[in-house]
Amino acid sequence: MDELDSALVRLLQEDGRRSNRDLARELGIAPSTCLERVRSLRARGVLLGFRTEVDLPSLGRGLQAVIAVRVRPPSRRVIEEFRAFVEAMPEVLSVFVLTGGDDFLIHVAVRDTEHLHSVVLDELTKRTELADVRTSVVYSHMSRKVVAPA
Amino acid sequence: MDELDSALVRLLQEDGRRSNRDLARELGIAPSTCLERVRSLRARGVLLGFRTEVDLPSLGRGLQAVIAVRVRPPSRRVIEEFRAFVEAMPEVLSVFVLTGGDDFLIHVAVRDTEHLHSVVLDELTKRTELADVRTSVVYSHMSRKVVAPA
DNA sequence: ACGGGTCAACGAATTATATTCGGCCCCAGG
DNA sequence: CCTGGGGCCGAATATAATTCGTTGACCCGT
Repeated sequence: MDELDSALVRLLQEDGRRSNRDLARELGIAPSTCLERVRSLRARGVLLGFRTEVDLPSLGRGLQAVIAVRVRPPSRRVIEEFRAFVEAMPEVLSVFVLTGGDDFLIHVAVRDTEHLHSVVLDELTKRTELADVRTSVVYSHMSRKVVAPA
Repeated sequence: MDELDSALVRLLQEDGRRSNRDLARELGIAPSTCLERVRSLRARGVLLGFRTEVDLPSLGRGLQAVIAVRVRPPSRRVIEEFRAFVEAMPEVLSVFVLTGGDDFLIHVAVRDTEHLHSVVLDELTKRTELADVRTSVVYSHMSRKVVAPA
């Protein structure tokens, strides 16, 4: 992880489709060198994959919410089963398994408030291990790039 | 948004670098057609961009946490200023602005518990508008693809 | 039913990019 | 001082992206 790797990680986070030539030009190195660097980063597991970011409203999922959940008992088995259940729900964007007050944070994208209501009341509350649910609507959500060291 | 667009959205979420030829072959259409479809999805704002997913432990940020924050007073001005402050912190991965019990959820990636402690106690608590903080360590975190309709 | 117009898709030709590979340079170890 | 390894380079080659003229399907008005 020298400053070249670090710069590549930064540039690729901004635009994962930037051409190898482009990257090489910006960094002042040969395309072949750049290619080898990127390959190495992938092989070392630093770069995990290339994802495409989609516009949720365009897909009819313009409302986001975060659902905090506690399960009972908070045993490994119960937590794993609940997690698997939640991850299979199509409305779910991501799931955090936490220490502390809540066991889960579930980030969902839904069509509208009715849809949200249905997800919480029809889907989640099916689960008997569910002890507590608090739903918060997301006003705005932003993501930052990760700055690579060295 | 016909089923071709939908399939493209799905495939590109899985691998944003999949070659146009590859996509076309899988969908049974000509490369030129596929290219035009992807361009259209970008132009219509359905596809927002191509990001590279990085491995946080590889970058020395192996510990994740979610920090729930309330600010006082919860006015637009206070919330906007706090948000701008938080988004500028390098440890921050994403910020949710919420309705309900908490005003913010801050997802951070840090080196270790000491680093986390420092972020919360040295950085966040600098802010006088901060009324309440609850930190939860993330055991695991998973993201799902968005399924496109039609 | 017919004719015209529009639009998306096609595929060959062109342009641009990725990838390979032999050689060179620098540095560390002997 | 000699030597080996590693990283980088750039020309050559393979693959892919992109353009564009053409074609056929569909829709609409007559």
